[in-house]
Amino acid sequence: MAGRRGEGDEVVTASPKKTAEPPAETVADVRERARAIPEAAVARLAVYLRVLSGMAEQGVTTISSEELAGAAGVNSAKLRKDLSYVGSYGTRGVGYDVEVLVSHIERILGLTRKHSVAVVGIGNLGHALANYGGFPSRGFPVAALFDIDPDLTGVPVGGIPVHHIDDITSVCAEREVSIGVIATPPQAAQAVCDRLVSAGVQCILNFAPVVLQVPDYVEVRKVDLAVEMQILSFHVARRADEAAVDVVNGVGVDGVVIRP
Amino acid sequence: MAGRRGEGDEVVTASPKKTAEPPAETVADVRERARAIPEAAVARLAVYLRVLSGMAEQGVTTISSEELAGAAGVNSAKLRKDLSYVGSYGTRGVGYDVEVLVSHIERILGLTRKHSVAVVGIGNLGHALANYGGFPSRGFPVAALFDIDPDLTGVPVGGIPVHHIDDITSVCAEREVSIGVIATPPQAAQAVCDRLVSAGVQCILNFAPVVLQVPDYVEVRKVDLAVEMQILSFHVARRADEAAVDVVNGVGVDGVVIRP
DNA sequence: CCGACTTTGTGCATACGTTCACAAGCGGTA
DNA sequence: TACCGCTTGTGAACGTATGCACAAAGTCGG
Repeated sequence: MAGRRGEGDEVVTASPKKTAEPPAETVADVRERARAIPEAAVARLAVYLRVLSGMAEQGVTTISSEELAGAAGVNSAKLRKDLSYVGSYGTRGVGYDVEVLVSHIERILGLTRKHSVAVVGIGNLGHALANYGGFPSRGFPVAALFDIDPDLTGVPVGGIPVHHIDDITSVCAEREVSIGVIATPPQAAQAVCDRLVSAGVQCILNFAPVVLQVPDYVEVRKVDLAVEMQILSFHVARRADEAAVDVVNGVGVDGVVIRP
Repeated sequence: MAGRRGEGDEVVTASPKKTAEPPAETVADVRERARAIPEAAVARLAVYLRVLSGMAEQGVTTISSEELAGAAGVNSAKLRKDLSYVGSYGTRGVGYDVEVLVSHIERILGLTRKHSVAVVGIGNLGHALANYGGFPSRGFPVAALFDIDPDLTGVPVGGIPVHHIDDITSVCAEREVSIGVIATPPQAAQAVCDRLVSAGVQCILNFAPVVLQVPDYVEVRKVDLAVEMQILSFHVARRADEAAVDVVNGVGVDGVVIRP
């Protein structure tokens, strides 16, 4: 991983010598590069993509790393490094062509394909997700909804029919679901997850406050509101402690314990 | 940051020599330790806390790092290191006392205080958040709801009255709101954020798909569904590419370009 | 056509986080 | 009391991510 300058490697690409002019991008190159992108960079790429889309809508055609970095809230060197994972599509002295960059990031993120989504658990959150317009418009059509409550099945939510969870395997297969969203109560989450996995879903977005156990080949992302709140709480407390120490430093301390 | 063994430092603690027996934890110690906890570890501590609470409810009184790590989905060395940031509250040869650990983690995360929450934007997501029971029960009472739509103000949601966003400063001050949740459309998010900040809120949880610009002293966490989906999409694509390369390796390739 | 200026792409140094491996410490047992 | 086995707590090695700083590479004006 340390050294991958474009030189002595690329051994695999043997065969005839017809394309001998520029580097010429092979599918192996793309694969190799995609493998090497750090997860943190992937998350940022998604952010850049959104910023760039906004720029494009406003008629901006070219943008420098400095500008884009500012809009995305990161340092420009990091941004350039992130973009270099995607490939070298900038023009020195000028910047990046917005459209070009958008299409290359979309390609790397796999957004050239549609990814059908299934949402399991039609409670408050499930409703919100089903009605959320941001998914379909960005290439993630919600293809199916599931719940365990028979009273809910059949009645469409946000225009999408609700199936009983027992039908998850057949419906997921039929609709080619590639991403499963778990919006159930915590008690049900692991069971739902197991069903999704056995239905062939390999990517899961989990809103339930539990740690899901899955096989290695399944990718899980979790969105945990309680954890987010507690992280914020930690920062509130840290600030308060700092303030307390500041105050106290002007007064003199010693064995003062913990917290009143 | 490298060396902070419990030995030659701790210079500040001068004054009388009354508590001269054990190390005796000073408020400065706690502050210092809290400062040193990596963000990633804080997030995991919140997860451990939830697992431990579950354990406690099931009557478990003692747990080893191995067991807890398994339940939390991390490696046990990492778990022990994370817990060591909190302090040394385990017993060698035995494990950790669940109750003790819970209370210490709660203290570090600042959960001994209530943190009032304000939710801005009463759309699908705002409704879901207002009705979500997980917040109040974990020490994060939703103290206020805000929206810009006059038709919504006054009508309670989930038992909580909705205020007009123009009243945000006074209401936040009165209710001592310490955490603001932004659940508005993206166009409104920055303006809402600015208002929250000028109302004195220093911690923000942002659900809107925009990069918020805030002063340094404000802590922002973002929950971005589109980004999460795109990260998953990336993994789908990566898998597909790997499969493609595998297939193709059995056939022989060269200058094959990008993607059909 | 050339030289000055701008901005990218990246080698290198640093900081951070993770993992390993083991000594220190504790409870149980004889 | 002395030993033994188990589990913690942590130094040290490793790997990954971040940020700096600059050469390379392009544009633009003259």
